[in-house]
Amino acid sequence: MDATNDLPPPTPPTTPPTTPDEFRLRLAALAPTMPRRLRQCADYIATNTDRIAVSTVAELASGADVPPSALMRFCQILGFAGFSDMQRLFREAYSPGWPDYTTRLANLKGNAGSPSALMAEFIEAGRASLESLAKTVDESALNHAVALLAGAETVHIIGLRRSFPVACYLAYVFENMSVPAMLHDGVGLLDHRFALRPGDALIAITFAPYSAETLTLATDAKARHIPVIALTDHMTSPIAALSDAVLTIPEVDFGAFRALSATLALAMTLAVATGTTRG
Amino acid sequence: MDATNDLPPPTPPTTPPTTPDEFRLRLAALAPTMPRRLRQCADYIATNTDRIAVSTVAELASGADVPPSALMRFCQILGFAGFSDMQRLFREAYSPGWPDYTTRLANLKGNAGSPSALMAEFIEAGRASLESLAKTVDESALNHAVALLAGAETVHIIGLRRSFPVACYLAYVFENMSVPAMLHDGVGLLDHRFALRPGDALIAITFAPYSAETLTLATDAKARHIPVIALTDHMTSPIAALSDAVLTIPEVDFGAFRALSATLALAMTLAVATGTTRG
DNA sequence: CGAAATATAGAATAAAAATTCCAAAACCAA
DNA sequence: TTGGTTTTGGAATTTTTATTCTATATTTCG
Repeated sequence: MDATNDLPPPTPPTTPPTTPDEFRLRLAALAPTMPRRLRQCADYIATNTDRIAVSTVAELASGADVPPSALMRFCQILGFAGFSDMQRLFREAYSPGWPDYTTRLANLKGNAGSPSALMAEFIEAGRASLESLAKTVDESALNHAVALLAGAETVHIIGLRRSFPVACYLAYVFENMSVPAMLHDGVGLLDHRFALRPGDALIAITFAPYSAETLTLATDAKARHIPVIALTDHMTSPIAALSDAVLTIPEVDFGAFRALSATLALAMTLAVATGTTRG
Repeated sequence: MDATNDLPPPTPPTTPPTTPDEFRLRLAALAPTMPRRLRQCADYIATNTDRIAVSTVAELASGADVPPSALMRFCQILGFAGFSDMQRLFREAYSPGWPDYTTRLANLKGNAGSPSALMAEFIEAGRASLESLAKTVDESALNHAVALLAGAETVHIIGLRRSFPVACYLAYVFENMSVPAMLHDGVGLLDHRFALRPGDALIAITFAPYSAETLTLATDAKARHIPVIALTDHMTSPIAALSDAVLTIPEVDFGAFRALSATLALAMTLAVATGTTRG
């Protein structure tokens, strides 16, 4: 109760690490000076850093064979307010870019109105979509899709409304790589379903709200055992059930409009990879 | 309280999925039959499956824009006892695979020659293009272009070959914003030059090698004092001399193919800014 | 060895999260 | 429209989880 007890409590005056890397550094620096139980925590956490995001205090503590309160002290010594604070770091770091985009967009909204501000938002949305594509692409579906296309005689392409630009570009690239391709464009409300022949393949591009014509053509193809490759938004899209390879694209909406950057990048990959494989 | 109420409650008699793959399959199978709110959950979860392990009910629900109770019902319909039960599946399977975009991209490039390596290149090219657009855009030209378009009666759009997708998307966006627009698509080799009336404006999109039809229409427009907005690659492009506003786009090529991300971002900016200005 | 300082365990408490339940709304078939 | 059914939102409740506190144990060092 004397004067010295009025000083700030003996918690280390450090600020918490802000990245997993910083965390590891600090852990390495602090561990050697820790008393037994905390040392145990440090050792266990060092080899199981990746489970912090998905575990409770009790689980980690029992893994390290210490009581939960020891683990709490451990977190505080590292500079965090508590366990939850430490966990947040790893949960957020797990999928960076996701909360990022929303924040950045909110900042941009500030100087709304001017065309350049608008453009900044579209650029940001496009960039986020591309990043997200890199993170989430299903490599085996992609490989399978390319294999199907490479083996096809003629590649048919359908994509209407907002997907039409993508369909066009696919047709253009196939054309330039001398891959026989046919774009089903709906001109004159003619349909060309009978152009689909055994040995061909169909690329169907559709996003919610899914266009009936695209689904119809895909259904038709499926019934006739012609492989269908789908470019769509979710695994739950109605086209997914009709397709032999489903490629989902995490395109970021901005307002009512989709950036298309990720969709085009994936479409070009399909086309160029197919062209190359065919030689 | 009569006998019929003694039957098992209406929860689906399914057993829960035991692997993430099973989960995805069941989700795809069940989603199409779900009512609106549950469908929303399904879509959100389908594109954010990887966040289940590290999120709370409240976080996911707000991401999907549904109340937490809807998400609970969703879990139960999938066969889980509740959210925690579903989360357990993903926590056990959790491994922080490729946490960040850069690492993941490097990894995709790793197996050279594969479709994923190719995709990584396209993503990189797209990102670079967008960044470069943000840095080099000519704000005053952009504002001028928007002003011209906002003042026009009908907006005409021409862009052929590789620029055709951009032209299409512009037409689509204008359409959706109720801006009278006409796409000159060259179908049937018909040209519609006489559709250009005084008071209209023309957006011409062309990159080297510049397509003759686009230049012809622009020349025509200029002769008749109809404002021309050009989207092109350099200030030295032949279209520049014919135009009232020139927007150059620093699109990064990868191999023979252009990413289009930057072009589309700029095109959307034009369209949405115009639509907004017109109100 | 013994006093002071430090560390520890676990019970007690607070906070946060999941889950249930039901009245109101929306939908649908007649 | 009306009556019956399904779906929904959100407040109330329960359960789980994090966090604090303190008596006790351990270490440190003069």
